[in-house]
Amino acid sequence: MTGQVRTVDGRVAGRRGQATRQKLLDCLSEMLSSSPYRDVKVIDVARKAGTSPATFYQYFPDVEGAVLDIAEEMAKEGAGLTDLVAGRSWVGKAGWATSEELVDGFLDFWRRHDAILRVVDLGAAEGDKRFYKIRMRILNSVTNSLTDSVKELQAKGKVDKDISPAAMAGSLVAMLAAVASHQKGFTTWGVKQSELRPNLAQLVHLGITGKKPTK
Amino acid sequence: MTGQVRTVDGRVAGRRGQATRQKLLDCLSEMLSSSPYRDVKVIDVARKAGTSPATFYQYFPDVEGAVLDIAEEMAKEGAGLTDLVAGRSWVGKAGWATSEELVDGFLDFWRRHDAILRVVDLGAAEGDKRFYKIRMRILNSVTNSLTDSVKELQAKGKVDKDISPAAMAGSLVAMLAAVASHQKGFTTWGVKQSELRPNLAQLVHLGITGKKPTK
DNA sequence: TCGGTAAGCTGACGGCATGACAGGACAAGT
DNA sequence: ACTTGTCCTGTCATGCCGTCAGCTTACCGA
Repeated sequence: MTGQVRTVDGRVAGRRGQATRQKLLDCLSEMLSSSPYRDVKVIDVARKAGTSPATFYQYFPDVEGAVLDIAEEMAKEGAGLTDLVAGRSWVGKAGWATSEELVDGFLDFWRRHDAILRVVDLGAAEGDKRFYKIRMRILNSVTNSLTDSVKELQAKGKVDKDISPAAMAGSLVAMLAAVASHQKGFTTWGVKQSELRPNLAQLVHLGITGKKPTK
Repeated sequence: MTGQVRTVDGRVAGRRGQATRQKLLDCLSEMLSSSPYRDVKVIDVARKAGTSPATFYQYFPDVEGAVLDIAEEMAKEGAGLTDLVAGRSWVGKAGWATSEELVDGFLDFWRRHDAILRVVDLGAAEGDKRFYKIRMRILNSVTNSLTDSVKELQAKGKVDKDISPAAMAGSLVAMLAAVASHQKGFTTWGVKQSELRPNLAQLVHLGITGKKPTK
């Protein structure tokens, strides 16, 4: 489906080339976790990967370009987040379980891709369409499923008609993403991880079903 | 209370100095709105302000330092957000009004300070304590008020005991902040501003009181 | 009016990152 | 060993960073 990996000047990358390319991406990922995005320099990434800046520019137009590649990779994994919602029940105890698992899965995914998601978020907020699309692809995998859930409940008359499924789902997902990216902030503020999760689940359940969960 | 404005090398800034300093801040603000944070260069800010890079370094240690000053200024205004919650009722129609006004006020504040808040958010997410404190100061003005509201309702037995007021308030505020910073995203995704607001208000009301609002 | 003093600004400079290129090193097949 | 195409790096021009010495400007007391 996706064409082979190519260098900036159009050559196809062979086995060795792909290895160094990947190494550069790995080192970049690591740098993003340890230093501010604004201060990540090509030369540092190259040094860390045991190669030269010129090599970096053979595979990526610039730092941003490389970040996009990492993000793209992550987005593929993110597609699996749909499973946290699709085909699940929102009724009774099962509904509460769905809520909890959604929150857990989401927080976990965000924690694992912490650094790169920060940059994607920034790029999207700054209006960069490439970052925005990636962010959307990840969030949509959940948002769409949630939107469907709300519509379904509405059809059954279990949820008020004046709720906009898309807006509700979008808001909840945005909340999850926001809380996830400031998890450390919550803890240093005195809110424990263990009380955060059930509260988020409660909010999700309230938002989707309009009712308090039965635990 | 706060000492006079000082240059990096310790001189006190006079009338003229403060003017150029402010001009630099204004230009920086403008640049942040129009170009990616990563690409904002001292030389561009200086050029835009009709002065030289050296002048910039007289007033700020670096771009980040200047951004912090802008953020500090904004945080002062943000303190006023408390009024959106403090002393308001969460009962009946008044409760719904409180929800709506909170959402409106929040979204408006965020829209006005769009660019700078993006950077503050990034800095905070990256673990920079200075940015984190500023972000906290703004959000806390609302979060604390909301936390109190929840506690009060709990005391009256109107809200379940197993809710953590702080976690709930924090999550809701995080949601508001997240939705606010991706407002454009929602609209391009097909969710209208007009349906977003009431849905957010609904979620806030649900989260705080545990009940659907009476409109 | 006239220095004197401190504030305010800038030209210039070494240092470093960027991004492009050409040429050398290397692996694989003949 | 030779050829071929991939892969890496030394080098270079360019431009931004961050600092300093030194010049200009404003203010103030005598």
